[in-house]
Amino acid sequence: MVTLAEVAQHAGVSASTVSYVLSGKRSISMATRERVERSIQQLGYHPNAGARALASSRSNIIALMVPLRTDMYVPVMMEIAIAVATTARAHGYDVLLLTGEEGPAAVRRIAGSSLADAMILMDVELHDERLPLLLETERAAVLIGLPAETDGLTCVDLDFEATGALCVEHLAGLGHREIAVIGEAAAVYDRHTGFAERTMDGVRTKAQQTGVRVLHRPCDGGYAAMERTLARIFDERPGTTGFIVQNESAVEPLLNLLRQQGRAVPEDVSVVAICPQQLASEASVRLTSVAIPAQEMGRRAVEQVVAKLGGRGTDEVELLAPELTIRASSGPAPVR
Amino acid sequence: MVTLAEVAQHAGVSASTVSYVLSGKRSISMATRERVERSIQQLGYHPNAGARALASSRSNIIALMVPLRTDMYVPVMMEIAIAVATTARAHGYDVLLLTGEEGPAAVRRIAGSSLADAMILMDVELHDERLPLLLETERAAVLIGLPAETDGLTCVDLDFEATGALCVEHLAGLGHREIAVIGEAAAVYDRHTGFAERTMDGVRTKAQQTGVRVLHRPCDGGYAAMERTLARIFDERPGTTGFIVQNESAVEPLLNLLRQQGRAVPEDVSVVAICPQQLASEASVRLTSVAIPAQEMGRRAVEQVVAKLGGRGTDEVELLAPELTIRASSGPAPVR
DNA sequence: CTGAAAGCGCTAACAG
DNA sequence: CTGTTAGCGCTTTCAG
Repeated sequence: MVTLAEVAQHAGVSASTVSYVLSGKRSISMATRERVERSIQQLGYHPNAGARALASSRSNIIALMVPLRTDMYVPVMMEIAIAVATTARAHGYDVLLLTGEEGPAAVRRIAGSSLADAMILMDVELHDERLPLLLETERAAVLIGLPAETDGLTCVDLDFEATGALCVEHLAGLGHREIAVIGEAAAVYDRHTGFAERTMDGVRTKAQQTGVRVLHRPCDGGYAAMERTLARIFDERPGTTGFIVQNESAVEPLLNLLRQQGRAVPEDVSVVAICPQQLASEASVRLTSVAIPAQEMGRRAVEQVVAKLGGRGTDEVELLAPELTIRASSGPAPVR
Repeated sequence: MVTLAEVAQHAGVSASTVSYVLSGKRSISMATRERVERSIQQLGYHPNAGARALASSRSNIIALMVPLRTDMYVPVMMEIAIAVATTARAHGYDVLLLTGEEGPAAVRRIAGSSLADAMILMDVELHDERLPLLLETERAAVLIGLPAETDGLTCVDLDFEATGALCVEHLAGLGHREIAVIGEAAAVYDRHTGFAERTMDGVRTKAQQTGVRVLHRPCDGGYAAMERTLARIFDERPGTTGFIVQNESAVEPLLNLLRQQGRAVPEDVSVVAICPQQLASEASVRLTSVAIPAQEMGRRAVEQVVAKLGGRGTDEVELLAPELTIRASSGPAPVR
């Protein structure tokens, strides 16, 4: 292990000079800087993370709490996590991966031990147990998702309310008058995850404005569940011509079943999905969709966190505007 | 920030005593132990991670390098990552999330800075650039995946060779004489990711033994790619009755296209998948499959790493035995 | 069974 | 522009 002292000696300067060359926190003459840098290279020096953290009380680590559950669409989580990790690196931070398993205790542990300078929480529930602790700790934090009460919190999320409205608007504009929303698994609603409910708020409001009738059905993944759900929908509302799907693992089952039942997409029924762009364009019917901007969310969360750590804090809710891309799954409502 | 010194004072003992209460590295009288523990509770003390790392030269952090690419099946990666994180916590370690982005440099950085005590590498290529560095650093490390040269390395992986053989054996046993393997995207093979090639080794060997003809075609995800691939296969080998699919995003397209072409599964063609259990059981046809034991792989990797850190090192290759589960997608070859 | 004290490697005043 | 020095909070000998 090469130490800073050894570098200093090798370069014929004091330890502090080496430190300042590294941090750039005071001006160094061209000559010594170069000498020091050469020594660093030659000796293969890397500053010791623990020592640095102790002395500066900054670990340059951001903790990321990902949900443990598997009933959410995993690729989105992963995409966010990767975006967080790469963006963090670009700002000189490493990312500590925490699973929801430890629950609120993790917040205490990380904050208490100064292991991380800041935290990013994913999969935030409306009344999340971790939030009170987070507010106590005084550590920089950003939520990906939106809880019921956002006072003193910084949040980043897709504007799901606008998303729901946008989907209804699109279908209504095409003349659809009866719409069914196929939602996440019931457990997601029970847990009061914000985004699912917010989407429905937007859907209902816009439906009222446009005079569209809406039916909302949670749905588990897989074919069996989808089959039951679909049967119920057409039972209760035979005139349904528009679908909004907010459940990645229901997309393909839905399309398959509609096909089996002889309902052509988009001639007989239109489908609008709320899902990652890739899924929408690779489905068996290229789906009109509102994309979930996973990368953007991860990136913005880190940028917010970094801003806070730099003192340029903003306790704000940042909602990303939804964008609807029209593909092959939506068209004019059939004339009856 | 409560410090150990404050706890010591509060409990009326020396700092070292508190430290030893925490580490259990020497015997403490019942009385003082309780007093100290009470003080820790009351003051809400958490040991400072940086100080601890500095003094003990152990960070209690395991670095996990996940691939940046998105052409691999993401849920498996995520499942491994989560298993790693939870298993690590159970052993008192936290997990640092590194993306492939930094490449080999990350190995140097982490090892050099003593940020992590050990590393787990995922998505190892046959001739991985990170391996030479890893061998130099003398840090504990475990690979998830199998490179060409495993000397001095500890690896955990599914036995893909046995997996390939097992799939062929199953189909051959059902009387299939012409088999097609639908593989990962061509890029995966170009990169010489070990598992894909090893699967084919097993497939070819067993095919030879059982007198089965094999055709291997890489395939990108999505319907368009699958359609081309399938057309080519039936062009070249019209008698193909068995499929082995090792590409999660090709599974559903394959099933759909076979259906469209009027080929019944499993009456006309049998399909065996190599994929996560969940995907197999939720597909539009319940798939006979060899499961990818993601959790088990993550768990074993951590256990190996922890063993190494504890001095009970084992430079070994641990291959998990494949298990084939028969579901509804495979059956006797049709009589011609 | 418990204390005292010497660092671990680095940062950041404080001096010049 | 550079050096000296006092810690950061903890672990771990060395004494007792």
